[in-house]
Amino acid sequence: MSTTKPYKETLNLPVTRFDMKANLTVREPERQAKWREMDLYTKIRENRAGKTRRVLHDGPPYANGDIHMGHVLNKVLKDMVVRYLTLAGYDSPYVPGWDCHGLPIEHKVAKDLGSKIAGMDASEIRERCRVEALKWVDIQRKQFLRLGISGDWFNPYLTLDPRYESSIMDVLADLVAGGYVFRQLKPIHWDIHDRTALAEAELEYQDVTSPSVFVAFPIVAGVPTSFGPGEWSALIWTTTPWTLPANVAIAANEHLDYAGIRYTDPKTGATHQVILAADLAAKVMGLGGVSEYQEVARCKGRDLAGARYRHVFIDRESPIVMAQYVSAEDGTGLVHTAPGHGAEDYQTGQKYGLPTLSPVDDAGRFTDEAPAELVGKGVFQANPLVVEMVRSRGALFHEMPLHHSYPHGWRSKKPVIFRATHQWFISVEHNDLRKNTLAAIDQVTWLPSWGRSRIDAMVGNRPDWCISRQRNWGVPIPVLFNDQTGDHHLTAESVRFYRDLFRREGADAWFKKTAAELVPPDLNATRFPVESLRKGTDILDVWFESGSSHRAVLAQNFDLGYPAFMYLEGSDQHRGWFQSSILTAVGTTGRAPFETVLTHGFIVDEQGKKMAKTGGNAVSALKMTEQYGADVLRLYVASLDYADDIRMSERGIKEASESYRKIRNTFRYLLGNLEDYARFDPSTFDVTTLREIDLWALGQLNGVIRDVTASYDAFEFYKVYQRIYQFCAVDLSSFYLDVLKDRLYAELPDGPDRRAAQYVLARLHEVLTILLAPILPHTTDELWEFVPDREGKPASVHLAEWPEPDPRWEDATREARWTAIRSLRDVALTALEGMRKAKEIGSGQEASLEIMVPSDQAAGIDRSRLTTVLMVSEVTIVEADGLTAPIVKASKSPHPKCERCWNLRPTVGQDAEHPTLCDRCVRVIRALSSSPS
RNA sequence: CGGCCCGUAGCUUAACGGAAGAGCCCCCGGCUGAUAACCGGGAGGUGGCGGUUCGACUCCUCCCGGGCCGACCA
Repeated sequence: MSTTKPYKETLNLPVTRFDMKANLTVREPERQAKWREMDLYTKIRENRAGKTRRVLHDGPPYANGDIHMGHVLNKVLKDMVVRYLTLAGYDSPYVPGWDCHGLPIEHKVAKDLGSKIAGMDASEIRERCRVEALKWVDIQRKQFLRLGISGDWFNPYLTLDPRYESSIMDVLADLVAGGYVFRQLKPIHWDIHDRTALAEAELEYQDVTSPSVFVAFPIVAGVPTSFGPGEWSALIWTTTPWTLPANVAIAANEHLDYAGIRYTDPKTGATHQVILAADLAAKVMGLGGVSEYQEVARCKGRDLAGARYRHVFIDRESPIVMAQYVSAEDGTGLVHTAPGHGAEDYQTGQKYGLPTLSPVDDAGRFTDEAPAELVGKGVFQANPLVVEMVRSRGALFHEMPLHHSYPHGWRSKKPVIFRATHQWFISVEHNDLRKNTLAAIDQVTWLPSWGRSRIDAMVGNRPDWCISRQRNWGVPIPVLFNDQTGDHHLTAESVRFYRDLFRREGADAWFKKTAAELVPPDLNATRFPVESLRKGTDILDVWFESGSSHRAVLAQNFDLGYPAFMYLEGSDQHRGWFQSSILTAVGTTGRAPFETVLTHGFIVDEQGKKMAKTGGNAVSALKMTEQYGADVLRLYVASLDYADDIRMSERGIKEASESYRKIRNTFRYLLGNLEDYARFDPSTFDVTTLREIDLWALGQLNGVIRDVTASYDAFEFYKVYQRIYQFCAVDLSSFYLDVLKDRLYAELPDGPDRRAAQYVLARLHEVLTILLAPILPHTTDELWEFVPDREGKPASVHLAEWPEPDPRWEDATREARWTAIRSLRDVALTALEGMRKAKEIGSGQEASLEIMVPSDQAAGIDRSRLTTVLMVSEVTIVEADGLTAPIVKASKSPHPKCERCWNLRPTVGQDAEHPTLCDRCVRVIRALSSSPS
């Protein structure tokens, strides 16, 4: 070997097969296929068998539609939790699930069928719903898999699975046994044209003109004494006169002012006295054409509490009650209350124990419970009749048409009504369910902590839970009726009978079999003769279904264990799944089904506005995955504090993509210098060859491990991201790795100096790869294949063990020393920048530094390696008194540049054989040429 | 309208009531042996008006903007 060969050939420049270009769109699916081939999920399970269980129980997404960013956020967060727990040594199986029943699917199927649905029975419709749901399960599964979510994807839980349906019955049976389930009248939206119940989502609002009437109900008792003698009436306003027969109360707001008005009827000249909201008196009198009136007295709403009035055309006395929703916006501030015909009226009725009257049949005609004049009449036809009845009793203050928006059926396009029907409920008061649930809530860890007050308030205020729905696509409430007597049969024993039946045949059995075929063992044949037996047609609220998953998935069928370590969903689930789950769990097991509940915010757009589901400002999850790759999306999710709302934009994803490249490049650089480091063997490595800066770097890595682990333990992934990213950018890329270049490139390839550096690089690589594995499962697994071999290295990073800080590198004194060196470096860099600006130097190696250090700090500075660490030609230290901080003077180096290592050194030119090299390079070249290779 | 929550540089985020810091982006420069890289430098901020305090991003009142859930539309 001689100078004929360029010196560059003797350098150890980075070489690696690890591509700088991520090409995630191609590589990720390949890797996912590989995971499936090697059955990685099962391997992980085997690997963690016997370890402490920590189950994150999946909240089932609705099996309908392509996934959107909300799904990405939720599933990626779950995956990061599960992957971390697994790497940290827990047995953390993840069984994904889907919510398969419910209105949206049934609605979609109904729309597709159009008029053909009329001739179909429930089983046929259900079969189509099943196909629709399973179609989306399959599609969404593919989309979740594409995101790299690890789990038992081909053995998921589905709420339409017979096993699941059976477990729902098991929960229902326990609640029936506990006495929580009862049947009661409740008003629901009813389409009188289609004779069917409608859900909120099936309503369309259209403008109609209704007769609005002011009616004076004579008060018989309880008028405040300040109002003086004489007859007083409570003046109400309604746009649905036909509901007046069901009036059982008048509601006032306790805080509002009410006035007693004495007025003269402009037509008859008679004098009347009415009570109404003080602020509305003038307006109402004006509407009624009244010019002569005076306010006689005034009181607060609460002063009217307990007063009683007589119904205008029915022989009935009813109370004036207080309701917070009553306002002085419209009407009279006194609200006609018919619990059978309005949602709020119903609530008020429940509060005051009022009867729920609803003398209307399923075609919207008055039944014989209504006044004789109305029986058989349709409710809308009855409006003028009712008005006439009021007028004839002299109680009609005023009538006028009102144009307003009114709900219509989505299919019939006809106005719908509120009609009371029998519904099933779970009582939150029975057996102190509410109190017990609040106590159970207290035992749960809520993250963020305000989750507790949120759900606390919701459970504290919620009414009884209406669990029945008048639909086909769901799990039946398996009740049998005697058609003749109206008696019903629903017992713990009968429900358990159906539980066993459904386990064998699925809930379809209820729809396919006749009532006679569904007789449970405890049915009294005398009270329920077969010939008058009828099946109930209601199904369970889907929230009851998903709320039973703690039984259907945790306690039964999947061997996961009860309760779950964690539930993790969006903050809307405090009302939804968290609540339905804890209510059913407390009602059946007395405790919460989860130890920790983690909630995340909602995806909003760049301006912080709600993200529309389709079009507009929505960022497409599928398109972004396609374009940037799953790991970039995952890094983006990881970088955000999900406790708040998440501003999502393509720009943000682009920035995540930049960060991803920085991380990838840092790893690529590590690997570029490890290509010839065949075996990473910490046990035999001679640690005394490590230099000070290496020990410092390893100490920093310890700190990273500690901080990152703590952040993962708190599920604060954005802190993981920030810590690792800044470590890569600040500590490694711009400092340690930069300083290391000279040693890695120019020293003997297998000499102790370079090997020591490589040891650190290998350690950095291995540790950072594992630390990032929960966030970047594809990239880290690819990186894992490039890790230098070591004893017992697992086949995948996802089978690795979580790293721990190495106590050998802990040294607070050293860390302090390097902190000082780095601030000195900052000063030096500023000085170098000055020279660069003045065009005196380009690279820092072209400069010499004279550093003036305060005498008392001089001892703390390791001057031996400053030239290397500051990457300059030479460094002179001058001790100076009276300084508070170091001062750096930079000048152009007088030394020649070494042709091989490009450093400017005084030793260049001293060797005759290699006149263009520094002493170090001469030494290395000699060693290389004397070696056998 | 009610319950819960959020608002720090263009972006993502720090700061026991004690000097508003970091990274990215951007701009300027360097290197050309991490090169669809790498290194250095610079600019840039507490949504608003008040209050408590020696001192407020931090605590309080109100306002503005936004989110989730609920109620309203008689």
